[in-house]
Amino acid sequence: MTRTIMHIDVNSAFLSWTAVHMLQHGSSIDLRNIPSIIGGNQATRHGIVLAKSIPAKGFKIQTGEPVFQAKQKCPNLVVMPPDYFLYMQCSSALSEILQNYSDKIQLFSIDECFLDYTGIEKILGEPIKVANQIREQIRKELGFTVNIGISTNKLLAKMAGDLKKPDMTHTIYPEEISAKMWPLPVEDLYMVGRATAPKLKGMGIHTIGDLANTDIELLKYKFKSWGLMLHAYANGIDESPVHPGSGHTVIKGIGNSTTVYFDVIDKQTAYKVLLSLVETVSMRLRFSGFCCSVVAVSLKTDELISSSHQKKLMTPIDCTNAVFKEVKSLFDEMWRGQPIRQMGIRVSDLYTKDYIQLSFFEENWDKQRRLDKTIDEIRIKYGSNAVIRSSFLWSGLSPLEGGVVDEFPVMSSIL
DNA sequence: TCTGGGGTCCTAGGACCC
DNA sequence: TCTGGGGTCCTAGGACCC
Repeated sequence: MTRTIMHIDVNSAFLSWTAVHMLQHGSSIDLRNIPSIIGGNQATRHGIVLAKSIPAKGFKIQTGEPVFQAKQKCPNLVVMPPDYFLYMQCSSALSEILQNYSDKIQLFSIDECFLDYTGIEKILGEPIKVANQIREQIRKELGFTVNIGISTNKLLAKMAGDLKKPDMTHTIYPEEISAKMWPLPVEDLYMVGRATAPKLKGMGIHTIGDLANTDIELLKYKFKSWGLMLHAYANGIDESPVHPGSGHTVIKGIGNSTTVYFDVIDKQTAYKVLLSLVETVSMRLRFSGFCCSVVAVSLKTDELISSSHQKKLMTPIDCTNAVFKEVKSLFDEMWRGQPIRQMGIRVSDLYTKDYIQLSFFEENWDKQRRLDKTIDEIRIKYGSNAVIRSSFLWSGLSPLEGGVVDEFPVMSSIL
C-alpha cells in the first residue's frame, strides 16, 4: 500500500524558540532577522554553536563550530545561551498541534517529527493543502515556522523537508527523485556524513544521483552494509514505519557525559566527576525500571583524544554505588595520567528488574537499593539538590551532572 | 580559556568452545 | 603432527544522527 508520510522540522529550532520567547517578553529585536546564534558558554568550555539564524548562515557560520570561530566570521554576531526547558515546552506545544492531524506521530528529536498521514486524506484532504494548514496554525499559535516534507516514506519526506527553508512545504514523491533529489550534493543525503562524503567523492561520486547509479556490488565491497543502506537511500527506498511515541523503539542505554570547566589531573577529582555522572545515570536507570549489565566509561584528553572502556557484568545492577564501583575500576584501568577534558559514563544491555531480582543477594546490594529508593523519592519531592554527597561541598563541582529526564531519545540510523 | 551532549549501530579482533 | 573452521561473546573504536 502506498503511504503518505510527512516530516515536520522546526526552522532553526533553538534560535527561533529563543527569538519568539524574547519577542513575547517585550524584545524589540527578532533574532531571526539578524546575524545571531544560540551558543554554549565559552568560559566553561561548552562554547559551540547550537543553532544559527539565516543571516548568520550568510557569514558561513556552521552548527557545531566553536563560538569564538563564529565571532571571527561575524564580529557583530549576537550570541544567546540555550534554554532547554523552554525548548521542551515548545516541542510539546508543537506535538500537541500535530495530534490533531494524525495519531501516528513519531517524535524524532526535540525539533523534528514524522506524521503518518496514510488514509487521512479522505477525512482531512489533500496532503499539500493540509501541510500548509499545519504550518499556518503553528505560525499563528506558536510564533515559529516549520518546514514540511511529504512523500511515501520517511527518508523521502525528510529529504523533502530539507529542500528550501524556511516556512515551506515540499514533496519528493518517487517520480520526483531524479529531478529533485539526484542533483543534490551527495553529502546532503541522510547518513552521508563527514567521513563518508570524502570517500564517495574520491570514487567520483559527487551527487546523490551518482550514488544512486553506482554499482551496488562496488558499494557493498567498499562500505559493507553501510553501502547497501546508502544505495537504498539514494534511490529513495525506505520501508521503516512511523513508530508512534518518542524516538524509535525501546531504550537501549542511558549515558551522561560532561566537559569539565578545567582539566582534571588527579584521581580524586576524576572520581567526583564520575560520581556526579553516576548519580544521574543510575537514577534514570532506576526510573526506567531496568538494570544494566554493561557499564562503560569514556574519557577525552586535553588533546581531544577519546578512549573508552567497558565491562560486561555477570549480574545486572541499578544501584548508584554498584555502578560507581564498576566505573571506578574501569577508570583506574584506562587512565594513564593525561589531563582529562571530558568524562562520560554509559550503561547498557538493559534487563527488566523482576528477571534478575534474586542475584542481588550476592553482593548484598539490597540495603543499597533501599537507600537509593529513599534518596530518589526525596529528590523527586524536594528537588535534585535536596540530598547531595558531602564530598561535593566546596568542590566547585556539580553533585548531579546531566539531565535526569530523557524526554527526547534521538533517532537511530535506521529510520 | 578553541572544538557539547544525548543517542544507535556496525566492525574488527581476540578469547573460547566444539 | 602441518595450525581448519564455524559460532558466540566481549571489547574498543568509529560512523552517523539531532
